[in-house]
Amino acid sequence: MDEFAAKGYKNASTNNIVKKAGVSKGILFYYFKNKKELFLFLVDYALDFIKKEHIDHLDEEEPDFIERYKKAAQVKLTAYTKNPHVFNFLATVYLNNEAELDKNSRDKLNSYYLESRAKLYKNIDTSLFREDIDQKLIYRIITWALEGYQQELMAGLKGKDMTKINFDPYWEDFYRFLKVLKKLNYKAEEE
Amino acid sequence: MDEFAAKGYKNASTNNIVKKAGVSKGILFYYFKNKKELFLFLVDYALDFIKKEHIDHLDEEEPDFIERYKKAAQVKLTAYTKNPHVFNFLATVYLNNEAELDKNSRDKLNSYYLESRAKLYKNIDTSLFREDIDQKLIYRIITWALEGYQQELMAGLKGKDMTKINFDPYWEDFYRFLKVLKKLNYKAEEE
Amino acid sequence: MDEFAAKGYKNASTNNIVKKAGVSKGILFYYFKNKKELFLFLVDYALDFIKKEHIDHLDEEEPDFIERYKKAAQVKLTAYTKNPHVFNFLATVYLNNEAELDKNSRDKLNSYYLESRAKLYKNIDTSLFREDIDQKLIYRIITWALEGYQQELMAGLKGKDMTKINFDPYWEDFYRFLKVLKKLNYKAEEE
Amino acid sequence: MDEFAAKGYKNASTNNIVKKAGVSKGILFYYFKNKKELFLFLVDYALDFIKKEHIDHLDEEEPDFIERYKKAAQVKLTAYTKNPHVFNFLATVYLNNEAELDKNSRDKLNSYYLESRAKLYKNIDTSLFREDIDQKLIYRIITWALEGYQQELMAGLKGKDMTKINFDPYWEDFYRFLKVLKKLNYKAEEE
DNA sequence: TATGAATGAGCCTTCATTCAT
DNA sequence: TATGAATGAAGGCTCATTCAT
Repeated sequence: MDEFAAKGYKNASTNNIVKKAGVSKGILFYYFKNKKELFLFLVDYALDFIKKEHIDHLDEEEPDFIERYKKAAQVKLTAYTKNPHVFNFLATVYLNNEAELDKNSRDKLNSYYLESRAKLYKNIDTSLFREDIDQKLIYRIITWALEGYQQELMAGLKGKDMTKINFDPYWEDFYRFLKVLKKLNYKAEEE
Repeated sequence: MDEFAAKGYKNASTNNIVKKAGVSKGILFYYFKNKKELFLFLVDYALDFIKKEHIDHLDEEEPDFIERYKKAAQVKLTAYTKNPHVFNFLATVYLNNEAELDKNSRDKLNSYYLESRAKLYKNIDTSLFREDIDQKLIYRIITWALEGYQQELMAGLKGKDMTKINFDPYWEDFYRFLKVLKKLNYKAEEE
Repeated sequence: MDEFAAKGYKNASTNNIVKKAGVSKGILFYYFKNKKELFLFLVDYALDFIKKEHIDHLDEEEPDFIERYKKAAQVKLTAYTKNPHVFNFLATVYLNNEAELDKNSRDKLNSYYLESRAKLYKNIDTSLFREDIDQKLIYRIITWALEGYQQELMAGLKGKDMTKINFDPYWEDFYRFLKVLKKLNYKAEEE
Repeated sequence: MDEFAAKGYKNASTNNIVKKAGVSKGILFYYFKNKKELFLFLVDYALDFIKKEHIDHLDEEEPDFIERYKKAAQVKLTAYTKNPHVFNFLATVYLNNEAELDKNSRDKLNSYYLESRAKLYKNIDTSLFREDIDQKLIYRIITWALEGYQQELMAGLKGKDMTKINFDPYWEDFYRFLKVLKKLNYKAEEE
């Protein structure tokens, strides 16, 4: 996953992969018919991991959108520390829109994406949102803010060993940020 | 730029490049020592284009942040229609985080990025922002919203011929969006 | 033998061999140091089979050349139906002139070839041949005709299951052919 | 052709081919898309050579079968000394029944084979053959004898430099052989 | 004896780069 | 300046052979 994430499908070198994995060239092609099959296996594996470790833990009951997102972020961090490669890998696969993805993987990727979206957006109590602005737009603005925050955070953490970080101050800052988001987008009584 | 944008540095084929350019293989390596030098030249060229056609036209006088961003968007579209390849090219270079970028290009890329940021953020009249929220955070939230909006728009336009589009309805929607941003993040009197 | 006969030495795959044989890869190389040794063993085995089942049954007493050949053909068919692979295998080994044959196998192959020739040609009553033609040449012409006939027959039978064929009509045609050969090459009184 | 003739399509090594040809690996694949295309080109080239240098020179007018064959043999030797590889190459391609032959080559191979057969067998004056034996069989026996003779000759010449041989004694022996064939298979008056 | 996972040399092919013209 | 044929290192993959169990 490391190699594919770093260089994309085509430029990933099986030579490097076996070197990093500490195995021989032969055994790679003993288990996987070719480079593509290895790649698709990894995509499948990564999707399964994310389903089990992330999507299945999302709380669909929470009616408050921002609260729900908060819990989702906590779940995600747990999964991330378990296997950070998986997220990096899938993100680059998705962003590069790798042409090698077959229908199967593409469908699975889409269905998981839709499922996680549904779990984040379904049955939200929109009566919490302020009423002077189109509600669809409020969703988008909150989401953009959350994603922007997330990206900025990730960029700052890049290259650090995630297993050795004390996340407490990060969480505190995040919670403060969520309060601001509520102040901006929720009804005043919410305060 | 087309070839590099479409396939990234390594997968770009010099064969395709000379074919598209209608020149011989020999002449490519007569003018450019190697593929990397060609790539770096193009990055340099693209950055110069963006400087001249975009950054230099940004209005630093406008004190209202959102108004300034609005003008910047108009300037950007003008540059984009002049040479869309440049933007595509630089965007993929930046997103793929191409390893071939040398210190020079990276510095120039950064300095232009900083310059355009400065022109967007310097001397903003922050007294327009609502006062119950940290001003730095307001900046970020507005920026994230603007970028999220932009990305969504780009994704929707992907594959279309930009020269044949009537942008008027897009602008109208954008202006409505900017008004909402103001309502959320500016002082109430602003309305 | 099947695999070697079908694809020649080099293209024969040890993977296929163990699969067809229903044994593991390890055990093949436990009993045979390498592919070549297996091949040479099979050549040796096949030669022994042909010695015991064919050459040793040739009738050296029959003085009439064509009659002797006729009996030899009957003996050959018997051996062939016992193990057709052996003949296919040796034939392709011989025709492909496999470079892997070592001196041993080559000598054995030659000595068996010479032995069977001797048993076919020794102590023939050449007084039966017509006298207006060189006797050595008569031998050769008869042999070429017999071999040509044989090859044509084999080509026609290719792909058919030899165990399910009724050979009677084939034998009848063959006997008619032998009579013609005699008419052409033997003294007139022979008729 | 040398390499393909010696080892068959699959075992022929492009490494050896470029080594023997004294060119680089790259240039082989610059002119031929892949190994198969090189092979098919050679087949095509060889067939064209044989058409121009052999088939087109066959004399269809000669009514006497053996005389016609005699002339054909002379034509063949001329072509053979011009380029012996071609015959070796095509012979192994045909005998190994190379699976890589595409429909085109296979059709061409067949049509040339049929054409040369036609030129040898059409409009033969069969009234020259003896009448006490089936005429179809006479054809076959004569052909088998001619082919047997040819093979024996080739086997004896193997490895020798064909360009330095004085063929006169070989031709004399061949002509004697043809006379014998006539004595055996033609009407007595023929003498 | 028997297994099958593991190895690495060698295969065909691609492609940035060089060079004779 | 300009061409495109020629080069060779590196890529993905195969397969006889080895080795731990």
